[in-house]
Amino acid sequence: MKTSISVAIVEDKEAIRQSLAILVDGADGFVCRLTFETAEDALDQLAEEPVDVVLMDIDLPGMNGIECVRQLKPRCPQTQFMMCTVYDEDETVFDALKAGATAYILKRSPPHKLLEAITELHEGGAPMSSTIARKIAGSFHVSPTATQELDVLTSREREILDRLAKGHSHKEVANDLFVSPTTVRKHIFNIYEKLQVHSKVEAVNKYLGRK
Amino acid sequence: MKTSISVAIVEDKEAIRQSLAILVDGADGFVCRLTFETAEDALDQLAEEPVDVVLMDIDLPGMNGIECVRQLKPRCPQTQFMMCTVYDEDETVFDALKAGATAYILKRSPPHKLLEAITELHEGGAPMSSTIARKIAGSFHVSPTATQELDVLTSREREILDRLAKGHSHKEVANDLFVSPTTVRKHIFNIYEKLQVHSKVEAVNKYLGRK
DNA sequence: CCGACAATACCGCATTTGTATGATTTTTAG
DNA sequence: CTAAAAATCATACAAATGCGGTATTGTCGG
Repeated sequence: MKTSISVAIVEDKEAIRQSLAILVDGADGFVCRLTFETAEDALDQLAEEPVDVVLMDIDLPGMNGIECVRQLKPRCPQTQFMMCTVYDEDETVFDALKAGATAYILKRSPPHKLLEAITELHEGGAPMSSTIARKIAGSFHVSPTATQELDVLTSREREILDRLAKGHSHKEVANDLFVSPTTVRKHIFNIYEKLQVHSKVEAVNKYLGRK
Repeated sequence: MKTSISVAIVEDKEAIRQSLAILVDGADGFVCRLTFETAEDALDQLAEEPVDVVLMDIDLPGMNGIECVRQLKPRCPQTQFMMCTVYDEDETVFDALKAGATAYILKRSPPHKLLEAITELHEGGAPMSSTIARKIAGSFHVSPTATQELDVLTSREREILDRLAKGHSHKEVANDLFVSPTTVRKHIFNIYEKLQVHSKVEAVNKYLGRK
């Protein structure tokens, strides 16, 4: 038989923490190893005794769950973090993902869904509610006007813009491409006109699709 | 009773196209409205007769499925696009998402999974295979060193850096924050020292966590 | 062949920016 | 309270940049 998935729970509300622990520990193939009331407590111990999966509440007194993940993830990279929240609208999803969380589910998920999610997370997936998933997928969407704008650039101009994006100066680009600095400046000037911007940072932002 | 989910299929291989069509059309609550052999054909008609969900093969002769989505999505924004592929390793996922696709599944998925995915997509989700989901979640992950570097900045410095990231000049930032331009320059200089960079673009790149 | 466009290059000017030094005032932390 | 850190401002200079005009060469489609 396979070894159980070891789980830790970080949740300030006594009742929820208890019921989560009982749910996980009672299910076949899972074992609830540790529970914590605060992020600070979790930080101390989880680094010492890593588990497979951590269920992390976001709204915690003191340090919040996202910050906790940010600090814990580098110290136990093999542990997977699942954020648990009551909101599914929030921008916090992205912060959580940046911090190193891999899953993001709603507290109101039915018990069997929660267990499924833990399993999926442990097996290499990234379970999240459908609205969250949609939000994430949508965040990649590049507005057609953005890519269209780049289409007006010539390949040479794109080449130069790409180097500007890396933080190179006129001179460096010129040396890189074996052309005169004035040529590069002319190109950049043309790029600005086409993209309707007036500085490197603005041009690079458009190029990289940042707003 | 609810109206069925209308589906279109874009797939060059006859056999696959047929069996997909039969699967979808045969299932309760789905109707396969259109099928296409090439991206070009789909482009012509789908703009006229939008459907709820399009199953889009990526490897197509001529225009590929991603480019097809890119052109089609702006013209029928209410339509959801589900990419179908044999690979799940590829970087093409990100291109597909950027182009406007919302789901990304493997061709080898069992029939009932496919129908489930169509339903989920239509109801506001973003179904994708677990390895894909993991890859996407991971793409958000900011390396701890990157955030650590930003930690050495004071809140004022971050405030200024944030405005530089938007393409503002020294003067604009100064006006924004009601301080003298020389102060802003001093701050920027300090930022450069702390981040070990020598230009706006480099600083902004570090700030926004891209190399 | 011709016109449009891309790539190359130069000159020049005003402004912005990067760097350096120094100083004063607030805020913060021990 | 006191020392350290942060925020403020000034002055100065050289380099980089943004903006404008002009010109030559090569390529490509009509």
